[in-house]
Amino acid sequence: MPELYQVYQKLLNLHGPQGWWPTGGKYSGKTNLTESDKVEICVGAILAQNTTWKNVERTLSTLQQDNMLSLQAISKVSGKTLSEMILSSGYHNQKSRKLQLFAKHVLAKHGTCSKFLNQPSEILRPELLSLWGIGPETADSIILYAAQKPVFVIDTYTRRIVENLELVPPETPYDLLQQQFEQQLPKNTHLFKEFHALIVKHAKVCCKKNHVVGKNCILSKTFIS
DNA sequence: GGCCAGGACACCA
DNA sequence: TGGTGTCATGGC
Repeated sequence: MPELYQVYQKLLNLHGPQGWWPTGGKYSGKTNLTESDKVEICVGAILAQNTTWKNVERTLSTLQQDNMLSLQAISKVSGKTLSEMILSSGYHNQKSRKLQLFAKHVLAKHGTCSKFLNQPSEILRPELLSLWGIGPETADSIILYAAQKPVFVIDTYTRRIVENLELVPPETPYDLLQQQFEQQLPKNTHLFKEFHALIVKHAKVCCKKNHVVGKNCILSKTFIS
């Protein structure tokens, strides 16, 4: 996929810098994240599973107001209470359990989110994947945006766009797709963050489910030619 | 009222 | 091991 960098540049020209982690550009350009920032990104990554970001923002705001955005608070509160607090993100019963398992694991094994995330991604990724409720996309979102290490996040939109462009065969496995991105692009955390954000931004505008390119989609096969 | 959203896991043949 | 079902609220 030698065209991937071209795709990145075209999307950047089209939409401009996105400045994710996406809570209103809060972390835009910010590289020295606090412990609290990192917890918020991890919680957001879990809450965002199969859910619109608007719903996640609402939930994060609720958790923030109630001083619940810490590993200690999440691990101490009852599952039922936490579940009610994250209702608007959907799948609240499952996500409540996921958040508590994550918080308890990090506290017990590492003490802080920062220490946990400070591990090399070769150790961090399998450790994240070993936790119930954290799959490849959630793990990689946490590694890229909270740990700020260069792994490429493959989400529904990323897959949809590269399939639209016919850069990969349909149903290419996650790890292979990720490998393609990481081999074709400079291994740069900022670039990976921006490219992923730009893909989401662009796909929301013009790409429908089932890989149908919307009529106004610039990101078609002719896009990179 | 149906479709879809920045997934992940359980279950079954 | 691959296909299917389940989890669930909220916007359009």
